[in-house]
Amino acid sequence: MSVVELVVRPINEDLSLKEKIYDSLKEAICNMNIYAENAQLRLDERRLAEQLAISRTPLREALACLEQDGLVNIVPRRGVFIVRKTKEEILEMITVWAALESMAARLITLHADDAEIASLKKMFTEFEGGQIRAHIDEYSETNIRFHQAILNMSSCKLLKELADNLFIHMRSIRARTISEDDRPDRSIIDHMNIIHALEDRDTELAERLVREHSLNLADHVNTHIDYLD
Amino acid sequence: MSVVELVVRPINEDLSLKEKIYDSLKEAICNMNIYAENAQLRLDERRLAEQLAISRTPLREALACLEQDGLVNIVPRRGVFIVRKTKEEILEMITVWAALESMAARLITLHADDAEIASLKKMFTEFEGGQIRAHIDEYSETNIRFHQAILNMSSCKLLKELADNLFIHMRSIRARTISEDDRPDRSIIDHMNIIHALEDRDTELAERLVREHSLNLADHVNTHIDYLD
DNA sequence: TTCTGGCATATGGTATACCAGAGAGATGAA
DNA sequence: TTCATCTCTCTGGTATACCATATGCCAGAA
Repeated sequence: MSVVELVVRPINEDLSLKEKIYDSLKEAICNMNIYAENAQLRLDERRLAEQLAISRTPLREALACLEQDGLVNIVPRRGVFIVRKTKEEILEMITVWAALESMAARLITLHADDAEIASLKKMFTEFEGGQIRAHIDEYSETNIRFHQAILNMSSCKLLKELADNLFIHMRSIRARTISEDDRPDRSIIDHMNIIHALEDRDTELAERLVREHSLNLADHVNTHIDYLD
Repeated sequence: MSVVELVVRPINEDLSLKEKIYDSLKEAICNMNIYAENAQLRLDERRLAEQLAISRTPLREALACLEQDGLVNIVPRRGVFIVRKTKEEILEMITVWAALESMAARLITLHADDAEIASLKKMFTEFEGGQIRAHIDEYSETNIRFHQAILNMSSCKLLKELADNLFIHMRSIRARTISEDDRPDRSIIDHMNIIHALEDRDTELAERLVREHSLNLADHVNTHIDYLD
């Protein structure tokens, strides 16, 4: 059967400059180490506009959105600055994260299907047998993917969305803390326990384990991190 | 002692037009019933700018922020529209709300002092003895203040902030549901139980009661509300 | 009468010009 | 030499003009 109809794909040129710039800046900010000593935290509207070869108007709209996200701080007649979160703010973010992810775990035990839950297990098979420290970067990535999988599996888009926003700020912290102490070993044990609770559909246990796992990170940050502030 | 110095209140003129407009529009949107049949959901940039006696630029920046919040939807070359949340989105918001507020309750049992917790009790004294239905509007306000007090008392600014954002969307729903069924009676019983759990510093119970109270609202919305969509 | 194509218009998107306040460096007096 | 003040410049804030496209109306043809 031949195609008798002209089929064109509905080209999506919809993205306005504002949105493109917003995405681009957000990614750039997330990928830079904003806690480095020599980090360049100031953004120059005019210079940026020139680099991007656009006018200041859409750029300013994008910056206004980023300010809304808490990623930058716009000070009238002073400049636009990338925000460094304080230790207290990071701790609050981890607390909220714990609230969100533990609710996600709860929802999974109630609504997810077995196949999905089983897929979590596969993520860690390659690290069995104490290979964690040897592949710490890889493990760190898997770790992140695990938490994102939990949020996704909850089927609550809002939970995922809010957690992703928090995650932006926590990414650099997480990468630094993962290799300290006995955290990687404890981490994988925690994850396995969480998976078992999910498999057993033990709502209360799954919720508690996820919450405690996150709050452990908060404790760790609280006692060991001092490059904030 | 006489005042020898001209004292003027420091009146923060710091707020840029963008911010003033943002606040003003946000309030306006929250106070209108966006689910009414005849609700005017479209915003006209030029007309608004004229009404506010400002140019379109700061107005557009404010609108961009509102879009970030999910309060309006900007469609290129079509217009700016106030967003009507779907039932599913409302349910997700209540779920997230439950996660946030139950975490707040947990924190209260761990860190708040007795005096604060006692102050919660006073809010409801005037309603004792079945006076609820006679003063339903008043009770509705108290109800809202109760939940905000819980979030405040957690001392976690981020929890409060995120919950407030969700609350904007839920305000009109809550006002409508409060008087249906036996909800007001149940509500006050729930609240009293929550307060007792907080007083007893029973972390797990307080968390559970708060979560279930919110999720009950979700159930109610799910089964009884059909003016959404 | 109905359908098609063009045109007027309204709307959001973008560029640009100008404004006002903050800071740094220059400058002059003590 | 030091300190106060002045000015110049740099920065974000605002206003306005222009651009491109979605929509609806209307004329003309079938």
